Amino acid sequence: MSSARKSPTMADVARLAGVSPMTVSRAFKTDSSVSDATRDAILKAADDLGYVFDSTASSLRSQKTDFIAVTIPSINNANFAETVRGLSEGLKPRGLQILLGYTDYDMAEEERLIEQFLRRRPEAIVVTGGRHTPRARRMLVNAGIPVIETWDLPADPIGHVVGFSNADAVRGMVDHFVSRGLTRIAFIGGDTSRDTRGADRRVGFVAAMRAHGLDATRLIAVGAPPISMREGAEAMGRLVETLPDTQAVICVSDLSAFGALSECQRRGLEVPGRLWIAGFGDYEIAGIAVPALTTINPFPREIGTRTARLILDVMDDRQATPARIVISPELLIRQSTG
Amino acid sequence: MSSARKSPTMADVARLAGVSPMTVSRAFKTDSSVSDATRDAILKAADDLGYVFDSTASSLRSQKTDFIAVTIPSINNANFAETVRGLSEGLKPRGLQILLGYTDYDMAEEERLIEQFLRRRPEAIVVTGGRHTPRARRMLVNAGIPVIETWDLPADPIGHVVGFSNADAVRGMVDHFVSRGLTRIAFIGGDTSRDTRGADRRVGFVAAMRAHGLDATRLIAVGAPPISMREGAEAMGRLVETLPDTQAVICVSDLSAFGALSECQRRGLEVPGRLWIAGFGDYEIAGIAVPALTTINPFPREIGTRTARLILDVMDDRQATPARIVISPELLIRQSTG
DNA sequence: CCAGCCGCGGTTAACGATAACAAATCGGGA
DNA sequence: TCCCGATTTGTTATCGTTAACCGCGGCTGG
Repeated sequence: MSSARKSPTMADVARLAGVSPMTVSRAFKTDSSVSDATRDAILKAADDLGYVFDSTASSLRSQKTDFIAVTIPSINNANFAETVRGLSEGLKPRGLQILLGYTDYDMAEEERLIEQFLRRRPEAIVVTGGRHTPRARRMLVNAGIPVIETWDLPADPIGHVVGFSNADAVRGMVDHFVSRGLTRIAFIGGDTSRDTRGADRRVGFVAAMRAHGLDATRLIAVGAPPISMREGAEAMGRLVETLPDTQAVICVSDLSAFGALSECQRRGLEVPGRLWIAGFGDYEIAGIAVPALTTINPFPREIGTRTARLILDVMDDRQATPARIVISPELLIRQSTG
Repeated sequence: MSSARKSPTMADVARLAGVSPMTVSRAFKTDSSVSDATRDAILKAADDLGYVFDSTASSLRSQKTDFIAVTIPSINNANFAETVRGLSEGLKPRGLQILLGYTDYDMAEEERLIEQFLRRRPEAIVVTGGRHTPRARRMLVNAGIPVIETWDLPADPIGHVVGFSNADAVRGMVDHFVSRGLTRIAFIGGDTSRDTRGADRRVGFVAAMRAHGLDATRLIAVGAPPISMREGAEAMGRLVETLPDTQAVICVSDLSAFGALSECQRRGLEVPGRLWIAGFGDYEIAGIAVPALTTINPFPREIGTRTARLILDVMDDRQATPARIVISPELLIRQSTG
């Protein structure tokens, strides 16, 4: 497949180009001072040898890895993917590379990932959510690099925050339903608190219902978060069987909401005629489903771009104190609710 | 946020524990020979100091980074995400970490990513698809590490292959439709060849139609790949207006197929009564949609797990020659087609 | 009773780049 | 012509870990 002899180093390139290794090093940096003739000769020599720059050695000596560590709950989620895209886009121009890991909504796994990542000496670390194991939190506090918690507004943040209130967002949706005259409203979500954002949404639902003096016990919990379309369908089945007079359902995500909608279609229950359904996240399916699903857009991409900008600001000393950037989710009323 | 003094090294831990740095190094490896008492003392000292292992230095000296580089076309795609999950799961037990990048279906971006990744000296590199820029291909050939092309069966592979024939898979679907008596079949896909797998699927469609002596010109191309639900809907609108006698539609993915289905619902066209619709990929939505969508499962997770196993086999010298692992996609007939 | 081996730990140098400092070269104005 | 500052290039030492090798003591088996 290729020659097995070990790959050439800057010293080899330097020898061939007739310069010192330091000059080769300079030729590979865009800013430094090397004459055009020398640089051309060096790049030619490097090309002839098939030289590939060694970032590991560079990182060790310069104490700069150009890594930004990022942990998300799931790699298979369009919203978190959008945040990563926003991050990536904002960091790429500076040559920063994302070290991405997913936790499967498991704090122990998050702890493992954070430890593994910190060993790579990233320039900053971005985590999803504000709840961590005590050891994970300690590691982040002591990491000596910028820490950004996202997708949440932790009461006691570690460092920077770029997020929104999941509870408030759902509260806004409940308020809207109540203002339209509904009272028997249910919530569909997962059955554990693994997904802390999902749990916060339920908390927001319960608080809002109570604030209106309404029954906040129509809670359907099904499966381990993140709950899927299938589980949304299952939950809807259970709901119409146990609480058939329910007027509206708020689902923890658009995916479960679509599952719920599909179950209604299978059972011949008209949406929104017989029942309203709303989701969370403004996934593409929410806009395409028939009827289109009412949902909440938390601007996941903006979370990423704002986080990226924040990281650059901190690295360039434009931001010294911990930032708290609050995103305002948008309630999108569509055909599935009235 | 934390003390700014520079972080402790193995030398500091060694001093505190009263041993040599080499012994500290050994204490951090699971296999090496250190007495339990010494190891405990070292780990205690490390903990007291807040020592964090430096993988960068370790990588440089040992010439082992424990990185596996992986490029996928899109991070926002459940199928590629599944492949990454399979990979990750298979590599984690060995302490291998994935360096993930996405190309946005752009070969120039893939080249940029590959170059950036190779500088990090990964133990192996996994790429999606078999088409690359000449320079990217050259870099991979000369990288001196295992190269695995996935999700495709390149005619002239660089190294190892774990994939399937996109063309053959679609051919199987066309054969099924024809066997059920349909003749006027259309294909919905993107309008460029950026998505080489999508292009291969269209090739398979055309070849199969011609093999049956049928009209293979009902091709709707809409938008830049990967085409979304919205674009699937748009394509379907165009199809029913220009070729209203079409009996069945094969879409390049389940997402566009669902978009097409939703457009039929909006227009009051019965599926499958008036028109059959099929997709590709067996995304969750295909099974949940009403009617459920006929599709093809290419076993994306298995592509990941098989690739991971292959990498371990090569690293352990159990596999010397380039492997060609062929996955057999499964045709899933559902309600959307008869 | 001693050769040989094993378990455990130390010493030295090196991985490949670059920070920090020093020196050589060049061009232009006094 | 000469000197000064800017530009270009070289020298030395180092980032933090570990490969390779060596030494010491204790135990085992012939």
